[in-house]
Amino acid sequence: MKYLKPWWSDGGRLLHLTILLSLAGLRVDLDLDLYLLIPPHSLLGDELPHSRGWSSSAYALSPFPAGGGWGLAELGRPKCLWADPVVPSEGQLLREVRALGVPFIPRTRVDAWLVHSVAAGDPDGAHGLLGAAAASSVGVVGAAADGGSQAAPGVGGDPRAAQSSPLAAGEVDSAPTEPAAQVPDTRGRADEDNEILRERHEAVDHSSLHEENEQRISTQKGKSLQQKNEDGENADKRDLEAEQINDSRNERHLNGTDTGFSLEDLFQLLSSQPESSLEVISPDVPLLGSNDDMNLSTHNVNISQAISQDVSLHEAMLLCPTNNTFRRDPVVRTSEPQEPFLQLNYQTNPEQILHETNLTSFFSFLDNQMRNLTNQDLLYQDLDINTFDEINLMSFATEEGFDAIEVSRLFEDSGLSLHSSHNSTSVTKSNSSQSICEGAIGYSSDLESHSYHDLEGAVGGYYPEPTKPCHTDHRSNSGFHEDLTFQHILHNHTYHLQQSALESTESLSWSGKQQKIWTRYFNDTDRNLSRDERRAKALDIPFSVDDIVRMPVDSFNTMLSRYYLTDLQVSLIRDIRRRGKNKVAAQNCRKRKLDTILSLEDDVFNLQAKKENLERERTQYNKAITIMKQKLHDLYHDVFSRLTDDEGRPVNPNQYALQCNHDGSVLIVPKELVGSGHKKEKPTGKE
DNA sequence: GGGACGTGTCATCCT
DNA sequence: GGAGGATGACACGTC
Repeated sequence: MKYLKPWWSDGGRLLHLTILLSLAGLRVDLDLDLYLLIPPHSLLGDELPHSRGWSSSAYALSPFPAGGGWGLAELGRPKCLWADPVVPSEGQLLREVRALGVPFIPRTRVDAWLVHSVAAGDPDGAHGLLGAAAASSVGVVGAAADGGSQAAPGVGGDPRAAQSSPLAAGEVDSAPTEPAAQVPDTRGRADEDNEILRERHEAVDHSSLHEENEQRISTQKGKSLQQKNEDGENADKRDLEAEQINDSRNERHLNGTDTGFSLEDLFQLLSSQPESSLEVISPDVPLLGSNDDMNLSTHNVNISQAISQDVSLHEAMLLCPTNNTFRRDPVVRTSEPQEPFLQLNYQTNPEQILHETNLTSFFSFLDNQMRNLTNQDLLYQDLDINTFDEINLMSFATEEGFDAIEVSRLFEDSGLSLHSSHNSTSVTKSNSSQSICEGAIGYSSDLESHSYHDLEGAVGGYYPEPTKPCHTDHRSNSGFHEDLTFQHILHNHTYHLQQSALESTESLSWSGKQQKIWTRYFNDTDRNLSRDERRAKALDIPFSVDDIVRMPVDSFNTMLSRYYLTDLQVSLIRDIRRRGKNKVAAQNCRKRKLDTILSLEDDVFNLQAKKENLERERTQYNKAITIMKQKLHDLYHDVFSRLTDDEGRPVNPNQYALQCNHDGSVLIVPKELVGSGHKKEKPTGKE
């Protein structure tokens, strides 16, 4: 016996994107490995695994009334049952659940379910997975129940499928209006669907169909902005194209080579969505924020029929970085991710949506939705604010007549190519609208993170698994690099290239004109953040940069060990710490250098002053010496004027000199003897 | 436009 | 051996 673990709690971004698509009337089925199989601690479920959000205080195992299987029941809301995969007949189970008025969650449609649950604004956010079932049936898919003529055939949203696809129109889509007891077996229907598709696959030459499809795609993309109101012929073409898309996708799906919904498919879907596909959102039904307790019986819609497109989980994951940070503390973990979505405030008039028919309008609509989010929403949800900025940019470009090429160049220069320049697929950019679409699809979540992911640790578009603890070498994980899916999106680069490229892209991205563009069109909040802060935000690092840098090394290591962090997160954290430390060191170094320079300048000043003093003293001494010499000269003449020789004649001072002996006696000697006497021996003088 | 200055970052050496 | 400090060098932004 196994428990099913929804992936959604870690896939907020994906969920959010799915919500957006759903808001626009697109049905996205994330029909891939959405679950982790968690072994139970006990058969009866008294100890449900709650490390991932399943709290034993909130859920318990409960046998289905008819026996044969177990479900996960939400405590306090016992009618919300979670299907056990070992139930032999899901259809039987479904009927039982329907009979009880219990919302049933088809296992393979959980994300769509989640989308509708969240979109319906289940006030019980933490239990939105199970609790919002009824509301979800109405919130987005409820157009059928409203009796809309367009939505009725294709509850999931695409009436083309209802018309052209026997799968969608004839079998699946008929269920929502059926009584609960007549709801068909979803799994069995899926098998039937696959069988039908396989037959169709065999009947159609898919190679030629693909070529034709691609041609139509390019053509369709070029005309997507003008095809608001097509005549019936064009509508038929779109129907055919949509069918071809479904065929091609189903072909890949059946061949096992398809991981889901490709970017091309999604783009084609977006560009070829007729008005009716967007009109499935009933203006009378609040999409978000509604607390109405929708009754499943009155809005009985099979969730599986809300699905008209499949999206590869991996591809979807590439759309945005995931929140991969898990605390080991389950209490903290369980209540984190849901709340922001419940704060999603739908304020846009649904009428606006109804008339949005092209990609430009679609993204404008998404933009409007995003603007309704609070910063707190954006902070906690995985879809980064910069993602919205990117959407905003394109919205501005289209709504305010801004040059889309200029905008595109801005992003390209900043390392944020709106088109999937790293994408190695054969998608060609036939016009700007495709660039917009690809940008919206293939973008990274952050201006910074794009280049960072692209150029730094996220080589190959590595978006680590949420459950993977990261205590291994964070630079040696190359498994993801070999994933074709990831190589499909991003390229590999070395770390040094990453840094340099990051520097260059940063410098390029905010120079001159681009800065003006940013300040004109964007909230400058993120711009005020440091690069590391933006990086940390992009990777949802649960610590502040200040903490990372200033924390003592022991606390730092303890922190890293206490949290489940991805390799990329650990790498970024260490880089942030290293750069932060080095930044402080550089500041200190410069401060010391400045202090040293100032100190040396003081020394120079002091030495100069001392030199001036010495020179002044020297001058004074020289003056004193001169005075002394003058006095000595005067004394000389005075003495000689009083001296006479033996004949009484005055002694000529030019011929004689006074010589002082060591004993104090003074002699008068001829000058010629003074010199030689000094040289040879001291002369004997007379007084 | 060019220079001075401040700042962040990296590489390298050293503790 | 790793963490971190110190520092030269470089790039870039700002004035």
